Parts: sequence; C-alpha cells; structure tokens
Amino acid sequence: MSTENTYERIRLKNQLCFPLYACAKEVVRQYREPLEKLGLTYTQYVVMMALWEFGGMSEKEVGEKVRLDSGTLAPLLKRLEKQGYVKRGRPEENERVLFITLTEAGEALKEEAVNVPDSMKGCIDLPDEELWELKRLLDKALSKMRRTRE
Amino acid sequence: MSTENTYERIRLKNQLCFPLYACAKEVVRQYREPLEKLGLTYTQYVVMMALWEFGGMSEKEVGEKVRLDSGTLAPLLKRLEKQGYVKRGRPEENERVLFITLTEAGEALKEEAVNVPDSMKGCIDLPDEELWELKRLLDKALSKMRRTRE
DNA sequence: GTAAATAAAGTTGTGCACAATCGTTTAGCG
DNA sequence: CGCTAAACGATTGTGCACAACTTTATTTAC
Repeated sequence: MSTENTYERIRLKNQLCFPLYACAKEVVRQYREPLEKLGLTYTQYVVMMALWEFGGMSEKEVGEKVRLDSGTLAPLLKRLEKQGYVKRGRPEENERVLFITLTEAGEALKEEAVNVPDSMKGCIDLPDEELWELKRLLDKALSKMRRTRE
Repeated sequence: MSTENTYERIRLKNQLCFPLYACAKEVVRQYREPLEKLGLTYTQYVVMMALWEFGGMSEKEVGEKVRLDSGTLAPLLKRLEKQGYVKRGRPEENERVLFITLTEAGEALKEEAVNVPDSMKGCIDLPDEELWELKRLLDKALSKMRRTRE
C-alpha cells in the first residue's frame, strides 16, 4: 500500500516548510555582517528593535514581542547587559519580574541600526510587489499561530 | 539628522525578515511532535528526505541538497548513524569523501514518514491558494540565494 | 493569616547553525 | 617524482532555541 505517488509528499521539492526554513536561515546569516559592526547577533538585534520601539519592558513582554521564551532570553539579555546596551532590574513593587531598560549606549546604537536595513536590501531578490506579498502572507500566517505555550 | 520617520525602518512591524524568522521557528517547533515518534528532529527529517528521494550520497552532496555545512552535518550524521538510520563510510577510490547510505531501518522509516505531512496540515493556516503563492515566493527567493560560501 | 496555586525568571540538557581552523587525502603541475 | 594547491570532512567555539524543571515571589482561597 504505497504507490510511488505516496512518496511525492515527502519529496524535498514538494515541501513548503523547507524553503521557509532554509530562507530564514540564509537571511539570518546575511544579517551577520552588517550587525557585526554593532556587536549584535540577529536575535539580539530583534530584541533591541523591540526596546527601541516600545521602550523598557519586562522580560516576559520582550518575549511576547519577539516570540522567544525565557530559556533563550535570560542568557541573551545578560549578554546585552554585559555589552552595556541594556540594564536588568527588579522593580520593588514586584520582584518576580525582570525589567529591561535601554542604557544610553543602547539608545545611541539606534542611530547606527537605522542603516542596517539598507545593507540588507536585495538580500531577498524579488520585485517589490512580490516582497510585499511575501510579507503580507508571512504576517498573516504568523498572526494565526498561537502566541502562548498550549 | 534623524526625523521620527527614520526610525520607521527599524520598527518590528515594518520588517520582512522578522516574520520569516519567527514563522520558520514556529513551524519547526510544530514538527517536533509528529517527528518525535520517528525519533527525528526537523533537521534530521530534512536530511532523511534527501536520502529517501535521491539515495546514498556524500556528506557534501547532502549539504547541497539541504543547505547545511559540515559543521552541522558531521555531528548530525553521526547521530543518525547511532540511531541506525544511516551508515557512514569512506569509499576506497577516494577516502576524502564520506558516503552516506540508508540502512534497512532508515529505508523502512520512510513508510512512517509519509504520514508526517498530514499531521502538519493546517500548521500554516492560510487558504490553499495563498499557501501555493507563499511556496512559490519562497522557492523563488531561495533560488536566487547563493548556494556556496562566497 | 496561612496554604495552595499561579506567575515570572532562571537553569539544565540536547541539538542545531555557522564561522574559523585544522588534518588528511587527492589532484595538478613543474 | 615531488611539491603545492585544492577538496572534503572534522573540530572548536559561540550563540541561539526550546522542552522540562526548579526557584522565588506574589495571589488566591479558605
């Protein structure tokens, strides 16, 4: 009970998730060079974008913005603190939460970071219209995905 | 020289790569459960798909099919060998290359694997037409990305 | 007001992912 | 032939990524 056609489903060429996975890896890899000047990894850059845009917030809120859990964020935020870009502290009202704030250096880094998107232009080599459509589809797909652990 | 508009470029909502990265992570995470029964991670599953489709090949060729380098593949292939799914060996004609072949258990696993795509149906919750379009765009983008280290 | 439940981070363990480097084998070339 | 260069993997080091678990602090229930 397995005609040759059954196996079509597990051919690499017929996968949707494989190009998604491969493309994402490739893009993250290409961020490496422009981000190296800022001393950031791609994931750290994403966390910094959240802080630049929304200001200080708890680790939990950072995790919701960038879809990362404590296991990833805790050490990452320690590294960002060590680099002098953020400060970690427990508010007196509630010492469970770890509140993250930008330092002056972290705030200043924003001025460098605005040039990163230019360096990445052409990284995904599609006409503008298809780029927008790709973004629309990814945003739509992501919005349907659960935000909290089930 | 930085009007409020300058910062639009580094807002999370205006990124294309962030939903790509987040979406890929989420999808890989969702593969975990169906693949657990087969004893495979997502990356191992992708490597096995290449072997099921094309048969035995060198580590280098595996890397080209699935876009992974030796640093990732060497330990991954050792784990697959330890699990009994592949065999690693050096052909006498050329002892530089590591040739990977499926074992009987590895070949047999294909029969289980054909059910994985069904388990993943609905993982990306878009209408069929948009799923195809998403795949088309990702395949197109990926095809434009360099396959070898520059 | 205390015990149980919940919330938020941290820790541990496994497995990618990739740059950089190293070691061995083969190929090319004088 | 012998020497240099290239090919192919393996290793090392850093940093995600996440499940599972632990720790500490706060809420809720009684």
